[in-house]
Amino acid sequence: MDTRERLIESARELLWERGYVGTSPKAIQERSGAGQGSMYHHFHGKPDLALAAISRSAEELRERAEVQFSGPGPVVDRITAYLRRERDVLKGCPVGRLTQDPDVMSDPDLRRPVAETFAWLTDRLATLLAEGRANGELDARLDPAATAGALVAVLQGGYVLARAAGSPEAFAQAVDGAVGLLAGHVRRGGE
Amino acid sequence: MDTRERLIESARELLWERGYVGTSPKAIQERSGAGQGSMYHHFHGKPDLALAAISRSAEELRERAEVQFSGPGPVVDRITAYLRRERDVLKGCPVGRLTQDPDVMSDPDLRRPVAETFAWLTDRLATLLAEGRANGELDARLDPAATAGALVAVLQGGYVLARAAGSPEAFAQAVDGAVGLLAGHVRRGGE
DNA sequence: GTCTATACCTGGATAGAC
DNA sequence: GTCTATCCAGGTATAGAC
Repeated sequence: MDTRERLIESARELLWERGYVGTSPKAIQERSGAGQGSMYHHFHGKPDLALAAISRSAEELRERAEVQFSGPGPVVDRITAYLRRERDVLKGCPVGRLTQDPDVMSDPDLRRPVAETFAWLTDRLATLLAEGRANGELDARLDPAATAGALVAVLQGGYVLARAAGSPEAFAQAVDGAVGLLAGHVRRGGE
Repeated sequence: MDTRERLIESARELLWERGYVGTSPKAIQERSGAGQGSMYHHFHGKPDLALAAISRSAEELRERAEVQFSGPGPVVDRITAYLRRERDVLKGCPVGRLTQDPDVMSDPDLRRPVAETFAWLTDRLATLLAEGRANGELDARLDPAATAGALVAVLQGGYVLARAAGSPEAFAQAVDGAVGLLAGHVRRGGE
């Protein structure tokens, strides 16, 4: 991995752990093993490097989600698999945590990947839910867009609860609750 | 409002807007109109003042929630009223946002009010759901604790989605989804 | 209780040598 | 491409006068 790459990866980790305000160029340099001049050679400054790091985190989130979404089986199973997928729960969501950072949200460039990620995720889930409704897996009364929003919110909120409790268990419980609520709308064998 | 009080209120606002790392003693002093010496007379330092501010935000959250929880009517209506209560959506949750702050979570004193608030909230909702199940309002298959976790998570995650989208609409949609999912488990007239 | 002065460290960046 | 020197603002706190 070359220097530029190590800078991006280190920035990604620090942004995840400490957010934008809590991450200093010096900290990024130390973690990556790059010097001062090296960082400013590859990037114009903190916002520029942060943009590269955030974009990559956003991209990765989408790729990982798509693995579950486009898998085999009934849509309800795919959605459940996505919800229950293994996660670094106590670290939180690398993209979602950025919404709490005023310096990220007030910069249109830094904000865009965050906004696009959640727009895509909610939309993708809504499409799957609509599909499930169309093929009879799901109750016709379920609103795909609203339900998708609720599911994404459960994950994001689950991270908050787990971090507050200091235990991944709180996340798992919230997901269990969501799966349980969804189960009431699943049609079994021509109901 | 005396100086001490103004310091706490200013710290509360700034913690809400910018988090712990993003809030400097100087900024608190400027917003409150108190001088340097004045702040250090009333509080030992930033963590001490933050503890007073966080404790108050936690207390207020509980009081406001309890208004809906202990109101009149069926428990499902009370829970729905709580979920749909008017909120400063784009500002986010003053307590939940602190879970993203490593300096808060690594300090046991600052962390305690955050942990206690969500433990209380989830527990309170679970009690209400159990009550609804016992009196026949809700499907007996619903797990009160897990469902409570999901509902609290929807709110916390709803804030994240709304901030990402830059619009309160995303929060409303997630809540709609949760209410819709819950509706499938409500028993109507001896079902 | 509140003020000003002072101290020391870190944040974020530029300049120019190698 | 990378290094070191340097810069100025801001963060956080203490000391002592009023």
